[in-house]
Amino acid sequence: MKKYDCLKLENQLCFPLYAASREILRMYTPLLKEIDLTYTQYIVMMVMWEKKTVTVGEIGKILYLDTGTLSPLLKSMEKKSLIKRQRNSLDERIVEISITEEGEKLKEKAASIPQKIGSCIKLSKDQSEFLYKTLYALLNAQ
Amino acid sequence: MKKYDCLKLENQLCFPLYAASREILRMYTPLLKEIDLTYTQYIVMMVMWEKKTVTVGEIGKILYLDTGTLSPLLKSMEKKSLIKRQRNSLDERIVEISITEEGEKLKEKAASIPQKIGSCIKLSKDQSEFLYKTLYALLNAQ
DNA sequence: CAATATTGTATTGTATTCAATATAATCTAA
DNA sequence: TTAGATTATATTGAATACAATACAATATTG
Repeated sequence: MKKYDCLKLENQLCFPLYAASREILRMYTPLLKEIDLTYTQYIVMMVMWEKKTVTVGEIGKILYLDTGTLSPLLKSMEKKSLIKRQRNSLDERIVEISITEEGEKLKEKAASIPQKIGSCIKLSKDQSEFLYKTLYALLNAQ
Repeated sequence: MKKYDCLKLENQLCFPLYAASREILRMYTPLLKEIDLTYTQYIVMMVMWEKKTVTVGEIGKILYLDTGTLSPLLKSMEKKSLIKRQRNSLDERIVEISITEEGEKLKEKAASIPQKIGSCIKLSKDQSEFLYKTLYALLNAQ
């Protein structure tokens, strides 16, 4: 291995991770546009569909997003009536996010998306499972 | 598997891909700041260190980036004297990007980065190799 | 209890990303 | 050869991301 080989694109692990992530986002965009969501809004909705009520900080931890991303995002989602924002009365620092009926209804429309994306991703079951595990190993190690 | 299980975050393959990619970017940021590069500029430099001269379109194909990203990026890199932009005289549509001496010199400073990043990523050699192959399988299938 | 530290969220600034559109140059086919 | 198609790059607009900073509320400590 020569001195600068480590700087070759083909020897990078991070680059295909970065590129694949963006390619997948590109796949989602037209599908999510049909239900007027962006990918970030979509994963926030996933959290909301499961949890019903959470704080901004909890969403951030679950999705690895900081408040600089979440604050304006949640405001725009409130404007679309998908969620409600409300200060916790016992601790005014905390903002509780809860799902609205309209937000709940969107779940029906979103239900077909995972399968559509799945059919675009040409990986075997083994590859997908290993990829899933390895990515979480990477995330959990941070 | 219940009707809406496919919409649970834990059943998504794309989410950990997206999150891991951003976590890795976050690792690079402080290291790259020392040599005044962003991650996108860094991978463009990797292309330049290898190819010396390429067209905008070729960079886009290699890095899976479109001209909306590359055009302003390359202009700012030219402003920093890392590259030169020049219209091809035989086909004026084409813009040739070539590396400058200053850009070449930056390679020396960047050489320590891959190892520093590598030491932050807690994956076994097997995991890394599989991850690499699977991500390229995903990318090449698109 | 008051000064200080910590916590939770918001704001600002910079830099992507990419879809959509525009534009100029080149190619191609009738 | 010339009108229309294609190609290569640029611009615009919308939506992230995140570092850095700010700020208000709460907790802690001497």
